[in-house]
This record gives sequence, C-alpha cells and structure tokens, in this order.
Amino acid sequence: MEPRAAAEPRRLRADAARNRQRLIDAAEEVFAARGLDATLDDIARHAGVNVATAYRHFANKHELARAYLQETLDRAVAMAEEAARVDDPMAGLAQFLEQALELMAANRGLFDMLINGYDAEWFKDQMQGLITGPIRHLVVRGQQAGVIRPDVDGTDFAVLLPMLSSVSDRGVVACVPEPTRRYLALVLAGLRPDGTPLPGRPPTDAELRTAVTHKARGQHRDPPPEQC
Amino acid sequence: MEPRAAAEPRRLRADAARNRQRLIDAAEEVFAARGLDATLDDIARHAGVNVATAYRHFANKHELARAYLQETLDRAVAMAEEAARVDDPMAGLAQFLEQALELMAANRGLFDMLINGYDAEWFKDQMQGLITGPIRHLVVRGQQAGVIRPDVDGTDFAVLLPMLSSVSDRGVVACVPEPTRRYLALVLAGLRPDGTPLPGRPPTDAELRTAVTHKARGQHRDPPPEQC
Amino acid sequence: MEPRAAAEPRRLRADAARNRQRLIDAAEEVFAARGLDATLDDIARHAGVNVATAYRHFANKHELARAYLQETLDRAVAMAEEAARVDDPMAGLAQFLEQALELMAANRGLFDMLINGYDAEWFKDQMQGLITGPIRHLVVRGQQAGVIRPDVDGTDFAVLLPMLSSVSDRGVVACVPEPTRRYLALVLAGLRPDGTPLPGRPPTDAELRTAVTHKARGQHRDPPPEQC
Amino acid sequence: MEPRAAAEPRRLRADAARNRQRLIDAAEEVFAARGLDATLDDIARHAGVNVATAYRHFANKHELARAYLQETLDRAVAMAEEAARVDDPMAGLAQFLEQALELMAANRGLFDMLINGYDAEWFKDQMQGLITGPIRHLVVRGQQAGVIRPDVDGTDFAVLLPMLSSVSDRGVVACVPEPTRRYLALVLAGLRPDGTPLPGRPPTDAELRTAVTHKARGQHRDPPPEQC
DNA sequence: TATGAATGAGAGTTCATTCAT
DNA sequence: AATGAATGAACTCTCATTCAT
Repeated sequence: MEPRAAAEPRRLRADAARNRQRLIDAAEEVFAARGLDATLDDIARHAGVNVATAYRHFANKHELARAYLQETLDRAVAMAEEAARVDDPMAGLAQFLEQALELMAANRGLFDMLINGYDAEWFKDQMQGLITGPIRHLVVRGQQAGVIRPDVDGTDFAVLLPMLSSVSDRGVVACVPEPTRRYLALVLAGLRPDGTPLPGRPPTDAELRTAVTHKARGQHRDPPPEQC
Repeated sequence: MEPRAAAEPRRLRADAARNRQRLIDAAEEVFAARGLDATLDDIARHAGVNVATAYRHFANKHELARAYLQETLDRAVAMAEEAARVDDPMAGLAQFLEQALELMAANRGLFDMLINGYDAEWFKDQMQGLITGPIRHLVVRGQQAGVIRPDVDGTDFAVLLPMLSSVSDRGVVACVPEPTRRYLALVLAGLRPDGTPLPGRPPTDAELRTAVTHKARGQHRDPPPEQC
Repeated sequence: MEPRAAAEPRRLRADAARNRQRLIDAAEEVFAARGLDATLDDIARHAGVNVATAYRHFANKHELARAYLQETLDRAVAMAEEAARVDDPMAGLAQFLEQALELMAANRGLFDMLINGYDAEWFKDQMQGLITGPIRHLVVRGQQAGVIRPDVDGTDFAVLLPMLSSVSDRGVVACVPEPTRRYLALVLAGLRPDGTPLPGRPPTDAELRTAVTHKARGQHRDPPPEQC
Repeated sequence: MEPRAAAEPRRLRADAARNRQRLIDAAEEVFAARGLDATLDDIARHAGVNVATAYRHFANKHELARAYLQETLDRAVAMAEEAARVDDPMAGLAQFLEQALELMAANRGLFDMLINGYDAEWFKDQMQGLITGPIRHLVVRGQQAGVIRPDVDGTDFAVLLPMLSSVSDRGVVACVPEPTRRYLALVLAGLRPDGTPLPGRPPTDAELRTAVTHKARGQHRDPPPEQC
C-alpha cells in the first residue's frame, strides 16, 4: 500500500501522462464549475477514463484536488513575482491583485479552498510564501512611498485576497462589467493613507499559519476551532 | 397524498406550532454550527422530533433552511431599519454593517447562502427590499452629506455585504481581535469620496434580481450561469 | 451521529422487531454458510430488506456480526452452566465440549471468530467468563477426582476449544459419522493422567485477555503481534 | 490471445525463470505474513516485478498461491520421509508432527489452505500421498509396537494435522512457550492405547479425496457441500 | 517478455425522502 | 399529527484481471 505517486517527477508513459493531464484538466473544469464537492466519478467521466484510473494517479479525491489547486496557485505565485518587478508599488500591487482575482473568477474549486476552508492546512503553506514574500514587499514599498496607509501589513492580504475573490464568484459577474476591478478599486482606495487608524491589527506571521481559514467541509469535517 | 403544506399561514394545532418552532430553532443551531450540509436527521434529533415530522412542516430540507434563514434575514432587515433612523448617515451605515456582519459571523448556514449561493433565487428576493430600501436610503443620505463617494449605489452592497461577511468566517477570527471591524473600516474608508471614480458601475436594480449570487451546491446542482 | 441503537432493550415496533430478527437470522444463515466475509448486501437481500435498513439496526457490518455471534455464544454459555451441574466431572466436561462443538459445527462465521481472529478483543471478553468460570470448575473437579491430569488448567481450553472446533468445520463432517466426537475423545484421552508431564504451561488468566487469538482479517487488518 | 501457460515445465529464459522464482519467494513472504487475502500487487511489488509479469507466469492469483503452497508442502513431504527413517515409531511420528507444525506456525497462507479451505480440491491431492504414504507407515509401525492405539489410522491425521496447526496460529504463541508442542503432546498422549475405543472411525482413503476440507473463501465462493 | 496503465465490478456506508403505524 | 422504520441512489475507494507499449 505505498502511497500512489502523485507529484513525483517520474517519467510517465506517454498515455499515462496524457491521462494524468486529462484528469487534472477535467478536475479543473469540473471542480471549477461545481466546486470541490464534485464526485471523482464525474471527473473521471469527464476525462474519459475509469474512476480507478484516477485512483492510480492520485491517492484520493483530496490529492486530485490538490494537484488542480496547485496548478492554479503556481500561476498566482508567478503573478506575484512578476508584480514585484513593477516599479510603481501601488501599480504593482494592483496588478497582482487584479490578475489573481481574474484567475479566481468564477472558479468554485478555488473558492472552496479560499473561502470554505477545504484543505486549510495545506493551503496555509502555499499562502505563506506569497504573503510574507512578494506581497509584503509591495506593501512595504508602498508605505515607504507614502501611498499605502502605515497600519496595514502584508498579512492583511491573507484576509483581503479571499475576501475579494468572493466577489468574482458572485452572479454579478455575468451582468456587471468588471465587478472584481470595481470592488478591488474600492478596497485599494481604502488602503490609501487617511490619517484615521484602522481598528484591530493585522494577523501576525505566526497567526497566518493557523489563521488563514477554518471552515471545513467534505473530508475535513468540523476541525475543532483552533486556539490562539 | 395531499401536497404537504409548507409555509401557509394555516392555524396549526398548538403542539404542531411548537414543533415547527422547535425545528426552526434546531435548524438555527445546527445549520449555524455545521453549515447547510448538516443532515435533517441531526436537526430533527436536536429538535427532539422525528425526521418525518420535519417533512410534515417543511416540504424538504430546502424549505427548512429557508425558514431558518428567513428568521435571520428578518433580523437583518430590522437592523437596517433601525440604522436608517440614525442621524449621521455614515454612522448609520457603519452601524448596520457592523451589526449585520456580527449576525453573520461564524454562522455557516448564512454563509452558505450569502457566499456559496445556496437557494440564490430566493435569497435575491429577500435581499431586494433591504438593498433598495433602507440601505440605499443610507447611501443617498451619505452622498448628499458629501461623506460617501457619488459613484456607488445601494446595489453595490449586494456585493459588499457578502464580501465582508466572508471575513467573519475566517480562522483569523479566532486569533485577531475584531477582524470584521477592521476590514469593514477599510472598505468604509474606500467609500469616502476621493475624486477618483471607481471603474465599472453598480449593479442596476434589475440586475439585482438575477445577479446576487449564482453558486449552487447541495440540492441546487449546476444552475446554468444566468445570462443578462 | 449518535450510535444507532443496537442491543438496547428498547421496545421496537412490531415490524422493526421483525426486521431486526430477520436480519439476525439472515446473518446467521449467510455468515454461517459463507463466513464473516459475506457482504451486508447479501444478508440484507436474504432478509428481504434494503441494506440501509441493516444500517438502521446495526452501526456497521461488525455490529451485525456481533449480534449474530452473541446469540451463538450465549447458547454456549448456557451449555457450560448446565454442564457444571452434571455430577461426574469428566462427563460434564465432555458434555459441554460435545454440545459446544456441535454448535460450532460447520458454522463458518463462528469459525472466523474462533480461528481467524475476527473481533478478537470482543471475543476475549466473551470467553473469559466461560473459561475461568464453569470450565475451570469442571477441570478442577476432575483433577480432585484424579481423572484429569494435574498439569492442565481451564485456560488450556481457550486453545483446545477453538482447536477442536476446527474439526467440525472440515469436509470430513460430510462423510465420517461424528468426527467431532472422535477427535474430542482423542483429546479427552490425552487429558487423563499418565504420569508424563506436558511440556510448556497453560496460559495464565491474564494471558487469556490478550492471547485468545490474534489473526485478523476483514476490518481488523494486521493488528501488531501482541507483546507479552 | 494464447492461453497463458502456467506451471508447464517449459524451459524458461534465464530471466523469466528468475522472475518466476522471485514471485514465488515474494508470495511466500507476503502470503505467510498476511494470508491469502494479500493482493497480487503487493506480492509483485515485493518481488520487484510488475503484476502483469505475475500473470505471465501464473494464470491467476490462485495459481501463484498454489506454487507457493506447493513449495511448502514439498518440504513437509521431505520431513515425513525423513521421519519415516527414524527407528522409534512414536519418536518418528512426533518428530514429523513437530517439524510440520513448526513449518506451519504463523504461516497464514498455509493456514488459509489447511483451515480455511482455500483450494481444497487441489490440497487434497497434495495431502493424499503424504497421508497414505509415510504417515500411515509411521502409524502402522507404532501400532505394531503397541505404542499407538489400534483404532486410529493414518487418515486420521488429515484431520489432526490441520487441527493442531490451528494452535500455532493463536495469540497464545506470543505469550506461552511452545504451545504447539504442548497441545501436540496432549494429542500424542491420547494416541496411546488405553483400552477404550474411540467413537466413530477414521476417514477411508477414498473419503480423503473429498473430505479434507471444504471451506471456501475468496475466489472459491460456496462450493455446494460435498455429498458422500 | 516485461511493464505501466487501465478497467469493471463491487463493498461499505450515508442521506434525503417516503411509507406504515 | 407524529413517529419509527424503510428505501434508493450516491459516493469513496479497492482489487483481480486485461490492455497496450
């Protein structure tokens, strides 16, 4: 019962690689459309393979979901790194957020992770680098330039990003042009210095490790509320 | 097999009325704690009645969820009406939002409706009055007083309210004091006039009818994305 | 998710009681014929009910198996108690063993417990009283009367009984008259004093608690070999 | 699709022969440790080859099990032949039984065949020679020397041997020193002449062909109980 | 010939919903 | 009207066996 290899960079036979990618693609489609509650049977059917084949490639539904989410998060990280290279700090931050939110738009699977706390433990680890790396960099630069209020931190984006992503998943999308950009602009406006301090404080780096999200569904039923 | 009555205002026998309320109360507890995925059996047990009794009072799980959500939304409406009576428009808006978000905090069932699009059609109808009534009133007053930017509308809150409610349900809650208030303050800051117009436009009243949310789970599998 | 009641002596509705008994009877038939690997579906079909009905009465396959095994073991205990009332100690012991082995004859489900270690923990508890109670009583009486060798103990029967039961489950049964009685007689002959001490020693009472059997299949995969 | 050869004594290419033996060795390890329920995948992995390779050498799991059991039984036969050369008949018999039981101790795969009736038909044929050859020889010698009761036959050991082997697989093993030897001694004591005839009669040679065991599991579901 | 991959047919379990008392 | 009981349709995951390279 060895764990069936998942992300190990072994060379796969041509057809297997094809099926693996088909499965991830199908997962992308199905999870994105129906959320992470979608059944593996559905995904396998979508990929044109048998469920058992899915289980050859991924130890369980969970792992397939990760593979799919990983692909998407990798793209988000690339975006963050690119944005960090933009000169104007506010523009860089805005660019990253726009791109990231675009990526998440109407993707229910991603949404389930960001918002509904699917696989929170794993997600935290993915998020950590993004937040404490390029994002904080952008924030600090903006604060030094005086265009971002001094009382926010990169860690606030562990809340703001999921929060904004929920916008892209609303029905409004279908009707209103660029809703994400609109509400992002509103939040960015709120990030400008205005002399009035925000209540509360940002999450600390340590809190990020346990605090990103706690709602659990599907496999992760009712994790006891984390203590601080 | 008569069609089982649902919410028709028939006179119920005393014990029947009692059971009905017990069920709603149990739904409140259970749905709030475990989200709308909770089983009817659980709720019935919590209410001290049998599942079949639940089906005598409510056509299906769905309807029971509505009854529970209704109660909560009614409270939100009351809050909005009360806030409309506050003199300072910004303070009134802030008060309503704070109270409403408080109400939603850690209420997974409500969250499932607001964010996950459970029973979207019905939810829209509930939201309509709230948005176009007291909330728009607060917004307009604020704009006349010059404390709210002119390019937002009450309908923007059909997006902002769910968006902010997602904050209250994050793990951060457990660790950071008053996270909801913090990010609400950020958004409120963004709502102040700053000379820079927001991109896009608010949803129209008509769009509200179809646009609030479209994600479907559980019973409501895959409603085709609404067209505009 | 309360554990669905199993053996609680609640009054069941007539039909439920009937179905419950049908299920146990079907379990008896099917488990006896095919062993404890038989599927719940098979048993339910045999009982003329849906599988889910089986799950209403028993938390899982395991519990149904226990209910069935319990019934059989109860009969064995009754036999032991009756045998303890026989005057001649050897005759009493022989009577009990004969009856018990008869009971077990060709019952694969029982065999799986006795021999294959299904649900060993639970079985130990059932066995304990039988061994240290009436069986030891019979043995001691026999030793005092000088008809049983002094170097055996009641606890030896925790080995001998399963061992002999394996005889009744062999194909020989179908062809040879009274095979169980034959090999039981052989063992009983060996139990008479002969001046030559047996090698080793009987299990202690404490060892009985962990020592009855350790083979695990089905649910009980690979329990680490118990340490002493 | 030619019928895949199984145990035909064709000359195999060197590497094929090597793989075949590797598979049998792996089967030995795995089946002995986990019983005949072990999966072919496990065994193949243990052998360092692919499952499909196993299917090139053996028609099915069944056949691989046979190959493994064959090897073990061959050793038992060798033991019997060696024991037949011991002068003292009782000592010879005891030596064989001890060695054979040692061989079976804690070998779950063998146990599944001896006790659980896996592949009974085939097993009978293997047993036949052993019983009617060296074992009967030992018994007859003992009877002529007056140290074995006259009313047993070699065929009784088709029952006694499996019966005793069940002892070695009990948890007692882990705690009690030499349990097999202990209960074997008890049975041997019973085999000594004591003037009291055993009830019943030994299986006849013919009965041996159908009578050894009839329990079937796994692939061999429910062979109808053989008639005599 | 040997392999990695693929598959169909379950098995155990759960849950919204309906039936019978 | 209320209950206890029953059900069918899923869903996740496993395994002996076959296919394609």
